[in-house]
Amino acid sequence: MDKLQLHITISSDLYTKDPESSVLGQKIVSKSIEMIDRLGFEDFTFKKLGLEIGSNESSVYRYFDSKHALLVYLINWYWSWIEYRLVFATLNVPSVHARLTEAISILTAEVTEDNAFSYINEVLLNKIIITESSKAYHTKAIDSENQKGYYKTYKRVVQRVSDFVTEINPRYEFPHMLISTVIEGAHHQRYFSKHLPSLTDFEEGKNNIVRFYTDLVFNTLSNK
Amino acid sequence: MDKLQLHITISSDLYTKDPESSVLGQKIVSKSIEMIDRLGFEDFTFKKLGLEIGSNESSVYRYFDSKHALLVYLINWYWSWIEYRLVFATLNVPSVHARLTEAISILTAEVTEDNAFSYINEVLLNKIIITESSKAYHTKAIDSENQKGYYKTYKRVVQRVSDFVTEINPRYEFPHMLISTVIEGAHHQRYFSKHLPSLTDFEEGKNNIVRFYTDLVFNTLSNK
DNA sequence: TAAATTTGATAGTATTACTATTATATTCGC
DNA sequence: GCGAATATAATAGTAATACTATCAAATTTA
Repeated sequence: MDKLQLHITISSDLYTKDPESSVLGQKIVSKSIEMIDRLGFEDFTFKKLGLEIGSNESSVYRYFDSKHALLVYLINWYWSWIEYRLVFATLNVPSVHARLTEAISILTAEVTEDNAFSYINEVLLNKIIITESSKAYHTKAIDSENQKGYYKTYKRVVQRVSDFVTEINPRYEFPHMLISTVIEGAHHQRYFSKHLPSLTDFEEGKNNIVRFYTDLVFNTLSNK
Repeated sequence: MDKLQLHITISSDLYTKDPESSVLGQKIVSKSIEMIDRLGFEDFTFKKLGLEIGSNESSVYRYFDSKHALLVYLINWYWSWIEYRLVFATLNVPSVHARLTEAISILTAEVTEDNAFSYINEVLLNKIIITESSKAYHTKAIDSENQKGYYKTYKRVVQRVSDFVTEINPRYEFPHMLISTVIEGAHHQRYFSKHLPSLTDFEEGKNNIVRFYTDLVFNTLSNK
């Protein structure tokens, strides 16, 4: 990946003022990632954020209408980044099998390397997605927010990978269920491995989560 | 199931005063299920609950330390109920294959029938589990709460069904991941089918979610 | 350099998630 | 049936949250 030129564009419906357009905006995004990871979404507030970046609560509100809106922004940034990696990693791969393998790996592996070029720490952002993202869409406002496009990046990623599934087995009935199960499942397994390990069969360094989901998908597609 | 005699016991660590021990306690549990479903967990408060049951906020606090504690109680009640149904449905079934099929169905099917004998509406409780339960364990306090036994009922259910998996295929490496993926996955699919349908391949009346997860498990266990 | 824009500071609001205290019912043992 | 114990209700209070509104100060831009 060309680290110096990657640029992720986020739909203007997802912020009030574009955080990429100013140093303050970038500090808001950057520091909020670190703070949400550290404090958890519930204990994170714009007031505390303002304090830590030497700015003011009211200034933060000029970029994001609410902390919920900020979380939705981060989620979309994450999935845009995943989509970029997905496209890049499968671009010149002729075998669909190899493309799907690569995609599953990107969707299920832990993010361990931060791309220092950006003001966004992808390692922490991945942790936030695992721990906090379900709070964004398990909301009474889900339907109206979905209509406004809040979840389109995520849906696009699922569609892309589901297309590989259909290419491999056009008769398979449940490509979207399969891929959304893999994505959400892998996030749960990462979380469980740290906090409720008896719900997993995680073993350090054995790549079990990626292996489990890769096998699951290919067994399902080849069998029967 | 014998509707008149089923009684579910909840560990006394999960409440301050046993809500089963009084009419007020039962009203608290009963009404909170209805209100959490209706308002969502965020907008549900003990004050509103007190109003609707003609009681007082301070009285509710005598039963549960916090609304988080109440949610954890409901989750444990749900998994105890599922465990009961699981045990009952597989008790005299000699074939492991049939036992696992039955278990997957109990874990992934929608709950549509309320057992009128109880003050707990299982249909609504199932909806709460689907929509709100991830908020209970995606918390900074997860580790200390896990130590206190807050999630043991859920873990026991996963263990029980994982045991069927191991009985069928003792060499299979990931029985716990498989079952926790099925449980969490099915809940996601139910939620997505109503709110983000492009992430699923749900079709009304075709039992796709149960079929999908049943096939997933048996393909995985039979193959290779 | 003046005008426009951005940011900061302060204040204020309704609500939340509780705790504490006291009064009033209700239940229980005798 | 009465007094004591217990359960519930009512009220008040607190610190924090998730904002909104206003205005002044700083910075950028034309």
